[in-house]
Amino acid sequence: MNKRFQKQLTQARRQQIIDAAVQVIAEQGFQNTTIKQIAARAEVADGTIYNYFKNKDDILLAIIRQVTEVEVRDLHFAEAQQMKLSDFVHEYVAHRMAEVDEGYPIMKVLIGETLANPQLVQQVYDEVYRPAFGAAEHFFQQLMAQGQLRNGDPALFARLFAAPVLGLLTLRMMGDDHVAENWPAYAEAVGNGLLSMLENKANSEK
Amino acid sequence: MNKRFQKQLTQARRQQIIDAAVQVIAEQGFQNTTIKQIAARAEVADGTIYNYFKNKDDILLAIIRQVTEVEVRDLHFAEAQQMKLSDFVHEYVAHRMAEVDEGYPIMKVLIGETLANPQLVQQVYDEVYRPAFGAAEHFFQQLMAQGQLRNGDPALFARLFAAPVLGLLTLRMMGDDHVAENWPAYAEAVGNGLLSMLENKANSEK
Amino acid sequence: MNKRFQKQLTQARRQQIIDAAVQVIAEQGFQNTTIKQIAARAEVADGTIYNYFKNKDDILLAIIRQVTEVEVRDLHFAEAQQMKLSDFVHEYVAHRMAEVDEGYPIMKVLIGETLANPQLVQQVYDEVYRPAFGAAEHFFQQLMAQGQLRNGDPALFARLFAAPVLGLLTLRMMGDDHVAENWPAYAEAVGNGLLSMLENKANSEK
Amino acid sequence: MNKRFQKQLTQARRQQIIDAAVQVIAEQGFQNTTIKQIAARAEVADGTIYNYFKNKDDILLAIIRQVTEVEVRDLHFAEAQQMKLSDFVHEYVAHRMAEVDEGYPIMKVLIGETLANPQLVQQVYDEVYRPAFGAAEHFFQQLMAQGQLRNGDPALFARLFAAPVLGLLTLRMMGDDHVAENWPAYAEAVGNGLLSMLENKANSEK
DNA sequence: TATGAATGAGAATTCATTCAT
DNA sequence: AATGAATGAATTCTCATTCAT
Repeated sequence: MNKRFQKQLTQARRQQIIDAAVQVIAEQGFQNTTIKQIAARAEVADGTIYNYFKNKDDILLAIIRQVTEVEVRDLHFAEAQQMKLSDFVHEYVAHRMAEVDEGYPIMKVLIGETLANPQLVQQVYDEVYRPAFGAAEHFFQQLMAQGQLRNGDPALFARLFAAPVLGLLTLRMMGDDHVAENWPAYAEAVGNGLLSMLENKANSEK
Repeated sequence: MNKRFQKQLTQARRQQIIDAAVQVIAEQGFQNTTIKQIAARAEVADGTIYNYFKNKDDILLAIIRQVTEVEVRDLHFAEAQQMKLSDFVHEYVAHRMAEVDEGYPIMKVLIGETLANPQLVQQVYDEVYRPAFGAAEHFFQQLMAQGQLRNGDPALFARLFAAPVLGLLTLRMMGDDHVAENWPAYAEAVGNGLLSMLENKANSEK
Repeated sequence: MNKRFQKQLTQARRQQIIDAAVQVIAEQGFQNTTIKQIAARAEVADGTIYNYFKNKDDILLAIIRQVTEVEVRDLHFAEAQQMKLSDFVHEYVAHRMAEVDEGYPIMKVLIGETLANPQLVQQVYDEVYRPAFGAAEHFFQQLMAQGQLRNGDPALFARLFAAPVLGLLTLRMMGDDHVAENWPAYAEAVGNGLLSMLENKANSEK
Repeated sequence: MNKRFQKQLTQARRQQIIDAAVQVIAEQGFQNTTIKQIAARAEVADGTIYNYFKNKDDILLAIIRQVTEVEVRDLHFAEAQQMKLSDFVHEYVAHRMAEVDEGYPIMKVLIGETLANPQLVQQVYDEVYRPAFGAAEHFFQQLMAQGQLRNGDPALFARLFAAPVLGLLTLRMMGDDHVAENWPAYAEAVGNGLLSMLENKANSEK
């Protein structure tokens, strides 16, 4: 049987279209990108797109899901590795930075498109942010139990943790040169700020 | 001469259209809003819009400029009032919170639309963020000169200051209930974090 | 005020589009007719169509409504004129024949489209046939009260009355030459059949 | 040689596709039915359809031909059985009734699709109605020769005979509840009407 | 023969913008 | 200046048909 092979081919073609879409959408934004352009970049016919995606929005969702997977996987990885808080902070900030610079220029569009599209917000939040925060909260609870993190609401910590990075990313995405050019300084400042805010002082003083 | 009067009339009509556009765009997003809808809300004919704005994008820019003016004006006000750093932090966070809740639901759309539209980013950054950061930097230099702010790069401080608030706002806009429902706790935590990061310890220790 | 004038212009333009649509649809069927073709025949731009009709189906409904109006109006006219049954039968058959030959080649498409389109059937029946049968039943009740029509269910009579004409029209529409070429003979046969079936024998025997 | 066997297989597969098509088309109408749906129902691949039918329209024609065959076969059967006119009328009306209720919901679509599609009318009339009327005329001539049917144009009789049934069927197909719910009454009325119109009075009086 | 992924022409519909009045 | 009907380019999506395997 070559059903498995078929499935691989299908997956490959799907990924080929997603990759093309990421490129074009990152360049022009989602709404300004036409199916024709995505198809051209993927080197398939327009109609072929619709053999793999229900409609244009479905492509956006597929991209979002792909980005999310990485995000949540990272958090689970950190948890599984029993990472120290300080190491995790360092890792997390560095990783997100890399995404913007190289890996995921698409993120700018995803965040923007989501905010701009009231009908999309709920769906994206549910599929991306909720699971990510859920994983983060779980990880923070573990750290709290270990005494690494000061006691408090893990949900609040998770969001306080994400906020400055998200904010800096946003500024970065908007083309703020100062943030871009001095990222190490920002990363350090934010990392220190987060650590001083979240660390269990009692513990660290010992 | 009634040229002055004419100009006032023109300004009033222009503002009438902007106000209508803000309403409709805040409800539906920019791309989903038609000129027809804006014209209907403003109670003018479709064609009339084009006597006051070059095209649809021009309306968005006008809105953005208007919002910015307020932002920059606030910063200048803080500077003119010789506000203390701690008061300013409190004011700033409270103010941005109010914007999301009541005053400027349009901000969500503006941020989103901007990020989603790569061609718009540069323009908006130059017209909105650059002047705002410029004013903030100026204000921070003043505070530094007064010894309220620890010595350092005022540009970096300005962005570090804006980042967590911008991040929390983004989460808020995406419908994160925890942020929305515990805003005072977030405001306090962020405020404290910013103060401990920016305050001139030497000064405060005296 | 020229509001009235405006309204007339709008009505005229709407009718112009309907007329064009009737022509093209009668030639090709509804599903095979494109908006582009209708627009071209009406000598307007494609988009103009949508200033007067919500969508393509809406054009079909407008046509159907127009045809119906005539039908129901005829029935009310017959009733108002206190027509004799035999005169009415003659008039009715002759009239419907004329419709097929000259006035309403569109009817063929309307009937066909309706039957072929399960979603359209209910709507068309409600808007066209129900009122027509309602008027017919009312007229027949009047005739019954006058003793011209034998006693019975007026609803049944109305449908028995319409059936052979509708059937012959269908054959005619399908291009049956014998029906087309011998219409007078058919008309007489059907008329006699209907009269012998519906007439109050007691009355006519007197 | 297994050529005969091959041919049987081919025929069976063809019929399998026709049966599937009848089901799906009866449910949704012809134009709303896709080759994909027919293929899925027939449990074959899309492309396979094209080994048995030239194109989509060809499937419709095949269905029409099949229905016709039954029709004409019935007429020949009646002729062969030397049916009495009154029995035939009864049989015919009952049979057509059953078709609508249970056996051939596809007929509604066929009639509708045909009328809606001017290019199809000629072909269908030639393939379906002409042979059917031919057979009917032949049968009626036989009845005439036997003195059961009054003298006259058998072509006219054939169509006069079909018209009211066709008309009632059309009303029934359009969802007329009164016709549907009182079918026996209609059947009897139409039967009686037809008999009184066609019977050889001289003969029956004897 | 059977498959079903790929194709791409073609359709309905939208809407920013124009321009005659 | 104001109007709003007309425009038509542009877009998403469908689906009959083909063809390499």
